[in-house]
Amino acid sequence: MTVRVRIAPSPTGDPHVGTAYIGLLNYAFAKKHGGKFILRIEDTDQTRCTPESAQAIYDSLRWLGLQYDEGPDVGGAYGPYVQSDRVKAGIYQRYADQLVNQGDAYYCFCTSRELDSMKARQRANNEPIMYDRRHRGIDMAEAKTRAANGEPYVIRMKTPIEGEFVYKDRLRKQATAKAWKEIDDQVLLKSDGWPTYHLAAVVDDHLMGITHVIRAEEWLNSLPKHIWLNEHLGFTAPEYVHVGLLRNADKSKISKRKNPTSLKWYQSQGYLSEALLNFLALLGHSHPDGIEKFSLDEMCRFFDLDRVNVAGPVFDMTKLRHMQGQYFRELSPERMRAEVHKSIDQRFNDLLPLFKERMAFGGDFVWQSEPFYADAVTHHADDLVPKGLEKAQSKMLLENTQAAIKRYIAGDNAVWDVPSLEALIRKLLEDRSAELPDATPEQQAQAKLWSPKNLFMLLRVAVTGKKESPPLFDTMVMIGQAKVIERLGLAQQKLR
RNA sequence: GCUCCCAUCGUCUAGAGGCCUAGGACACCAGAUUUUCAUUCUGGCGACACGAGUUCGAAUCUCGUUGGGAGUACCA
Repeated sequence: MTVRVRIAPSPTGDPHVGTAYIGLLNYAFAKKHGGKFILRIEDTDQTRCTPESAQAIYDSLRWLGLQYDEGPDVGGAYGPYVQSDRVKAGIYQRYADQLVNQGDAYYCFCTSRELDSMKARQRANNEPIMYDRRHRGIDMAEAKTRAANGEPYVIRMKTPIEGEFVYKDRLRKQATAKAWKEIDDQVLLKSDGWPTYHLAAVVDDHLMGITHVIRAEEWLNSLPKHIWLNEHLGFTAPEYVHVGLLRNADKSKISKRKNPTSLKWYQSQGYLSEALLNFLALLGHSHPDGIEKFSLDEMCRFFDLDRVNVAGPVFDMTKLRHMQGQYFRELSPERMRAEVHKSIDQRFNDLLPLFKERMAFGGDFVWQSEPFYADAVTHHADDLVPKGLEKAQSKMLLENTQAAIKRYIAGDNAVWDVPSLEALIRKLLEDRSAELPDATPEQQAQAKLWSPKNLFMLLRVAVTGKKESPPLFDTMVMIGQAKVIERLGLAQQKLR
């Protein structure tokens, strides 16, 4: 039997580091056994999937060197490899109908409102939250008539009500056992006629000759449904293997709030794909001789699925960084040169538009952009005190602004771009300069300090060390939040 | 709430009943090299979650407790 494994990401958002992780495991397993590694795009959620995102997956996998033998943009004998194309071919509908005709699935006419109130009631009673199977016994002829009359419906699987589901995962000591009655009558075909993940994945894995499904443990709970589907569709089920989920430092499932998860991000930051891959390879798996640095090819030779850990490893950026350094310093002079060049170019391209209007010579860029490259800036105390202000007043303005920026960054969904920053600063000005009806003369005087004229110049000098610069907010964005905060602090020290 | 999964240094891991006073890597600390920094080298700190049981012997097997995670969608 030829090993055939797949990864089946959904093209929503940026390509995910978890996809790379599971991809690596599958790739290594396939290569180790002389099998095939396949990419399938699961875009059955019409509301969330985009073609750009699918393209980004192809690009990222190629960047990593996880080249698939079969897939949407490389073809293969089991295509199409994009589920939306397979929907159009009527593949899933056919199998859903088969189950209905066998009496293993049924039409359900519940509205989302109905389902919501069902859930609310169950939650209130501390009952398991699941579909109450109210349409399970629906008369087939009646159901078909209603459907034919245009009433929206879904197709649900008729899971057993008695007995137990038992499955032994090769990575787990004990078999998984679960009472069938706790397993939901899962929707297989949505009211838009498209399949859910469960139907689509099982059907495609069968049709594509997949022998082993190596996936993250978030799928473990739906395993009974998948095995059941295989059985009732008359398929020989692939072997399912569930590996641990990548985690944040707090052990929760890795998320972009707490970790960079976008493969595009790693690429743009200059991470070497070899380093990222090697780092990923060390999570949940290890070289039998304890070697920690190895190439993808080497990994494919020693990889052993039975040695994979099931506990979810914490994704530790610090160790990745170390690995990156190891690989980077070993780069050939040509490649190192190229990598450095890439970084310089990137920064340069971002910066150039800001200076476009204020240059007469190419050389102007060199001195004007200096604060954007420098680690720190030197402030002249005189420049930090706008005309008509006292030193202490300058300092107060800086302190308040720095605090406001810090608060903003600490909040959720803080975006560091020009509109947000401008909104933040303008709001600050507005709030502070607002005339209070019962303000004392001192308070009113304080409020007057908060003018754009005063604050903008002050910030410009604090952030760049110079009195002239590109537009303030563009400047702050490009210099970056960490340095902006640091320089605001340095300026305050200068005013002591 | 309900169901399932998991449990060795802060983190990634080695460890399949005696080779374990638990090994390696990252991080951290100290020292050496380096004009400085980085690199490199040396040393140090540091864990079998807890409690029973099985056994001559348990990190390794069993049970319980605790802790953590995931799932609970007409998302994947």
